[in-house]
Amino acid sequence: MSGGAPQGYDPYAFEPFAVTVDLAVFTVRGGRMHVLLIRRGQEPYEGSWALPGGFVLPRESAETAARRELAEETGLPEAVVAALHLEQLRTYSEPDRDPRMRVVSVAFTGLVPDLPEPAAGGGGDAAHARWVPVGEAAGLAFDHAVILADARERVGAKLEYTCLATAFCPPEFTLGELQAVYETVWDATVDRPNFRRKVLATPGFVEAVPGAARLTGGRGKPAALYRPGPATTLHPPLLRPSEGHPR
Amino acid sequence: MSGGAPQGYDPYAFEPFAVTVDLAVFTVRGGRMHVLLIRRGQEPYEGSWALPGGFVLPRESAETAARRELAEETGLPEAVVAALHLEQLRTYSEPDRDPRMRVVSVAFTGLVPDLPEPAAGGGGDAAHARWVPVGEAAGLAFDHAVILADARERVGAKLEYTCLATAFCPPEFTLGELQAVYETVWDATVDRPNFRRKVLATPGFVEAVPGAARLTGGRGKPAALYRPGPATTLHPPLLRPSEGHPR
DNA sequence: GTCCTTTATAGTCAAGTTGACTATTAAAGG
DNA sequence: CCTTTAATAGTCAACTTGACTATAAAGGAC
Repeated sequence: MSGGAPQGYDPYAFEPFAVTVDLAVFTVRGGRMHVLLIRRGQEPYEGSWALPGGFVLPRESAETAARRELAEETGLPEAVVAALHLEQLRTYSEPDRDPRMRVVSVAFTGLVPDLPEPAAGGGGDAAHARWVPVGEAAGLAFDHAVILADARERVGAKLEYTCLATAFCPPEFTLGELQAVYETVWDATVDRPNFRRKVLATPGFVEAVPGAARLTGGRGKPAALYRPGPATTLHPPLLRPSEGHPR
Repeated sequence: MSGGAPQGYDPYAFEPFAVTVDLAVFTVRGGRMHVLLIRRGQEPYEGSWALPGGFVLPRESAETAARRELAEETGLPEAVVAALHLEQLRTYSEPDRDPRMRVVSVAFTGLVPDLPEPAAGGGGDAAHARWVPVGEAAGLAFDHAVILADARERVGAKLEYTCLATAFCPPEFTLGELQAVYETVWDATVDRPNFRRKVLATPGFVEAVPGAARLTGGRGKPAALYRPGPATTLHPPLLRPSEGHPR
């Protein structure tokens, strides 16, 4: 606890640690889940892929540092970084997770819609950033593979009982696109009519775009467009198939 | 990210922070939820109640520090501390949360069964520790009121979709006791027959103690005894009433 | 244009789950 | 013995879910 120094100890006799943030930012592209990675330009792990992140500055909270580092390191547009759905995952504090020194890292999970050309275009360090399919993210620096796995699991679980899936979609989307998010994140197939029924029956999950707005992604009947609704949680939840809950 | 220093910056030019842990340890006593607090013996907030916790030592992870601090500060028996269900809540990193210096705190949630006389008996600092009904925990030091509120909400939510409630019960318990845990944590009433049906229908949630073991808490028909089963998650979940999910 | 393919959307139906109840059983206390 | 208390058994309708079938509206190939 802050200030909760052991009684009788000098509360100022603390060990100084470096505090960093790491971000697992996901998007769904072409039916596959991607994570935003940067190529490390210095030791240790020079040349390896790593999650974006960096040191928390003296007057910043971890949340503030996370957004700043993301903007600096990946060149994502300001608007995207500001609107990004960001959430604390957990803190990684194993003593030897960084070979140089004692570093405690607060990890975050971020969700963005598929971007035209995400990690490009930005200036400076952006050139080192890339969207990588999660299945191909091997050999990550530090304990970032663990963080990535934890983040994936958390996102999958959150889709079950929150309305978070819309964070992967553009401002207006079809139910087919929303279903694709679920199927991609869960790596499972979902029955389409049942999915529609569930989503539309959950008040505030999505709301229809009023104008007879429709959009065709190519072939097939045009789909109605929806926007994220005011609801944030799903009651009752939308449980993923398999995963050991025999029904 | 550990090591993910902004490209081009000196990775060693980090700001040293103090890193602490804070623990919100709960138990259920007499139909009320209690949290373990300590009375601060020094400034700041001298004399105030606070969550137990303290600095993470150079070679410790936050989890290790949490258990050590709990044992040191509260005098809970070693066996209890070792068996305690402990889980990261989140990390609090607002720059001014500690008036003395920059302190980043990793908060944990702990669950223990009702103990004969919890915070007493231990040596040293244990005298400063006490179980306090959560409703009466006012004027906590630092941002501990926020941490406590977050922890309560998390525990309530976890009861819905995990088998965690048994962590509040002794090794063998009746379904009535288990139901009381739910009712106390949720501050809601639960229909008894429906609760039994749900718990018994969830494979691995609880298992009957084989010997015709029965126990009477006093009046009434003796209840069968159960032990925690191997399951950890509840599929489908056991949703709390109210809370805006009209059924 | 006329098929054929593709995707969206509308239903149906049985099985499973839940919420609200009503018994019945087995103890303790007077 | 009768009342109180709590555990356990069972009922029933409403709701939800999983598995399907059917229809509608577009584009593409000929």
